[in-house]
Amino acid sequence: MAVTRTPRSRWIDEGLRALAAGGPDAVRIEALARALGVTKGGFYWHFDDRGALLEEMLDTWERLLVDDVIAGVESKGGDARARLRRLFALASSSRELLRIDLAVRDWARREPKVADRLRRADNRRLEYMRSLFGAFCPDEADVEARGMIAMALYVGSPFMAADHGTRSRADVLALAMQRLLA
Amino acid sequence: MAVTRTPRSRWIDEGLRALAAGGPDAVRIEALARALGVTKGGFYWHFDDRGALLEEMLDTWERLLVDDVIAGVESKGGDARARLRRLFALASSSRELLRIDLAVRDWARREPKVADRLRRADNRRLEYMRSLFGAFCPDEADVEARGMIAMALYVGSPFMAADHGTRSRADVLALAMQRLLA
DNA sequence: CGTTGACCATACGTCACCGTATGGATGGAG
DNA sequence: CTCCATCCATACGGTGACGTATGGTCAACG
Repeated sequence: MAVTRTPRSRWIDEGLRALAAGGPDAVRIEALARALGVTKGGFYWHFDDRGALLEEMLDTWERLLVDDVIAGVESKGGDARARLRRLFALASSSRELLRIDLAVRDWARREPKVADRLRRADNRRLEYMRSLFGAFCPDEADVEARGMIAMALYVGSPFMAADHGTRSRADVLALAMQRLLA
Repeated sequence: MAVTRTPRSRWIDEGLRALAAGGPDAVRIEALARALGVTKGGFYWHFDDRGALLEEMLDTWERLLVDDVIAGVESKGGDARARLRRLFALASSSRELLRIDLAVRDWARREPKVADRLRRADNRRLEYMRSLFGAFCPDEADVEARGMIAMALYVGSPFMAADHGTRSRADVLALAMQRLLA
C-alpha cells in the first residue's frame, strides 16, 4: 500500500471549506486542486465526477453536525437544562462548522436531494431538543414552540446583520436563551 | 419617445427572480435574456455590466422588503400587538419576496458590500420592532430578546426543514409568536 | 417622409470550468 | 530489485458565460 498523498478526505475537507466560503457553486474541482497544490489529475482517480464529491461532502456534514454534536452533548452528564446549554455552546463553537451548516441550508432551498438530507438531519436535531425541553416543560405545545425558537435562533442569527447597541450578539442570544430555559 | 420594449425594470425583476431561485451566481445575463425572450443585446444598452444590475437589484430589494413593508404595517392603525401581528403576516405574505430576502442574506455572508446593505436594512427593521415591543414591554433587555427572537423566527424558519408531527410549520410559528406577545 | 432614440440580433474573442485520455512518478510489498 | 497500487501532470475537446462591436428594426416625432 503506497502512501496516500492527497486522499479522498483531503478533497472532501477542501470541498467543505469551499462550500462554507462560497456555496455549492464555489466547489470547483480545479480550484480545489489549486488549493491543495496539485492538479485535478488525481481527483478523477478518487471520484467519478463532481457530483460524487458533493455527495460525500454531505455525508461528512451530517456526521460532523448531527452525530458528533449530539454525542458530544450526551458524553458529559447533567440535567436537561445543562445539556441544552451545552448543545447551544457546542453548536456555535466552531465558526467553520457553522458556516458549513448554513451553506447546506441555503443549498437545500434549491436542491431537492439536499433538502431531503436536511429534513432527516433537522428532524433528528429537533427530536433531540424535544426530549430535552420535555424534561422540564409539561405542556407539549410549549415544548414544540421552544424547540422551534431554539433552532430558529441557531439558524437565523448568523443570517442577521443587525446591531444591538452596547450589547453584543452573544449577549442578546444569551438573553433569548434565558427565556427558553425559564 | 419610443415605446420601451424591455426596460430596465424588467431586467431587474427577472434578475430578482433568478436570485431568489438560485442565488447571485444564477443571475446570468444570457439566461435572463432567454427568460425575457430576447438576446443580451439590449442588456448592455441599459447597464454597464453585470455588477450594475446586481446593484440595482439590491436597491429594489431594500425598497420592497423594508420601506414598503414598514409603510404597509403603519398604513393601518392598531396598537403595538396588532402591528406586530401584521408585520409578521406581511413579512411572510409573499413567497417570492421572502425568497429574495433569504437569497440576499446568504449573499451577504460572502460579499462585504452586500453585508453592509443588509446591516442597514436589518437595523431599520429591528429598530422598528424595538419600538413596537417597547410599547408593552417595560424591560429593555426583554425588548431586545423578543426582537431577536422575532427576527430569528422570520429569518431562520425558512432555512429549517424539520417536521412537527400533526402540526404545520405555520401552527408552530403561531405558537412561538404567542409567546412573544405575552 | 425622413430622422432619431430605444432596443435587439449576431458574431466575436476570451476565460473558466468539466470530464477524458494518457503517460508518468513514487514508494512499499514480495 | 521489480512490480503494482496510488496518485499526479499535461493536453484535449466541449460548454457556457462575459463583455464588445456592429448593424439592424421600429415607433414616434417634426
